[in-house]
Amino acid sequence: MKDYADKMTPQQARQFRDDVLNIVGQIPPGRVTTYGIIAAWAGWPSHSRMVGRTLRYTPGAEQLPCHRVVNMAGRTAPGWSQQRPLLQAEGVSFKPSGHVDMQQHLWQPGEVK
DNA sequence: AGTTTGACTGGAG
DNA sequence: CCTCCAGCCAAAC
Repeated sequence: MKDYADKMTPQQARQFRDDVLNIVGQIPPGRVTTYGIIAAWAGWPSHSRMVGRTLRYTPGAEQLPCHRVVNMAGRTAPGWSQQRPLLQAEGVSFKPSGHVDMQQHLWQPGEVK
């Protein structure tokens, strides 16, 4: 008896991808959110890595504000040096450590503007 | 069908 | 603050 959700069915994977892209598109300028939060909101709490995979390999993600997605530590994506400047241009402040000041800019889906 | 690979996370050193 | 490690899980090899 399967008591845990099986691996995503193709449709669930499709749904997950759509939800992720939809959520990312809603992040307000000057705010950031994390992979884990997005995954949880999409219904798959432990799929943070999948969120990253989606943003990196899905064509069309470039038109979304995916630069507003950082990890829990407030660190920007590896191999993408442009992310920090993009955020700073929107007013996102970085700590001396090079991390985003999450306490000040973290945004969560559904949050009232 | 088994192994490796990450735009992750949380904890340890 | 840094790196390393274990757990994580779909996708790519």
